[in-house]
Amino acid sequence: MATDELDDEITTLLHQEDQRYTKGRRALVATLRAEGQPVTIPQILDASDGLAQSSVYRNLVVLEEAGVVTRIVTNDDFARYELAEQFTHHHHHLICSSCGDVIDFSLDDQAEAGLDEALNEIAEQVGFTVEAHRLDLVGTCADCD
Amino acid sequence: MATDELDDEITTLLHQEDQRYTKGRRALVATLRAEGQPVTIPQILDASDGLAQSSVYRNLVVLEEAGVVTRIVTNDDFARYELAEQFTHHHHHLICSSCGDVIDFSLDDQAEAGLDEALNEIAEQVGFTVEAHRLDLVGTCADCD
DNA sequence: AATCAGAATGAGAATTGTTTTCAACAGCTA
DNA sequence: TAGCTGTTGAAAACAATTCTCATTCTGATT
Ligand SMILES: [Zn+2]
Ligand SMILES: [Zn+2]
Ligand SMILES: [Zn+2]
Ligand SMILES: [Zn+2]
Repeated sequence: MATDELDDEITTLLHQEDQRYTKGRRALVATLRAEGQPVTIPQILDASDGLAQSSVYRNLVVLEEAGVVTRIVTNDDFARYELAEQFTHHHHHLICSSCGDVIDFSLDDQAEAGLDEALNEIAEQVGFTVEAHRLDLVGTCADCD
Repeated sequence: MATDELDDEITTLLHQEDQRYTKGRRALVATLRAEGQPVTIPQILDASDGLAQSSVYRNLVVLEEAGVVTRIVTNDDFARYELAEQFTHHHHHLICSSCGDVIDFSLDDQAEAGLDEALNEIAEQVGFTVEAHRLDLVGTCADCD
């Protein structure tokens, strides 16, 4: 997605929450976009120099509420963030139980469709309204083996 | 699984880690077993009266390291615990984004097998050693709708 | 351009789930 | 019983995250 188009959509999403797309928030989005993989807050603070820690935490909450970014929680100490699937593509996570790193991956369309079907059936049975599914592969990454 | 058999296996697992199966740890296992669903530490402290908070936290770590219990982490404030799949059965989680409650569910064997196949293929491609997969359905539970 | 009201920021303090400390205790062995 | 080692409980420490508040920015209005 082009930067201009992305910024337009994010502006719209934020305005729906009566929030502005400020310089600090743009810097956050730029960092997440540049990384292309889930990053921790310390990584964000290191990468984008000049951002205050309190503002980063606060703005990630705002961006998450607006649906711009997704918070990923693992057993690691730090939460991780990445751009929401709406701006990337539907995908899942490899979580390394040794180093804590999180890597995106995708299932092929057939496997994804089969999964969705099975999950919708379950949800219907128990009266659960589905917002999303999360699928993580936990193990050891190539670097840690 | 019978209580005696369960206790024997847990004793073995703990002894492998040079840990004892003490009264407090037995109380924790009994509580998790009685609940049959993932519970938070506050819920455990309420349910099993007399356990010290520090011991509960500490013993849950010990039990997790021994493979007796599983820690479930969500966006909620508290971690949740349940008996490890070895003592129950392989399953997944419905996570209510409104009340934070976590409910177990299972896929049918065919869907589970198809998923495993797709995941193993992915893992092999990127040199990832799989320990487990985690599949959560995020949405709104029947009570919160 | 100047003004003003509301929103956002930054530095640090406060909060809070969790971990650690340490003195007292329990279980085991000889 | 005495001694050794792992466990417990109460409270302190810890750390990721959230909150406070004085200052700065934004953008609409005059
Ligand atoms: Zn991702
Ligand atoms: Zn998927
Ligand atoms: Zn479960
Ligand atoms: Zn499964």
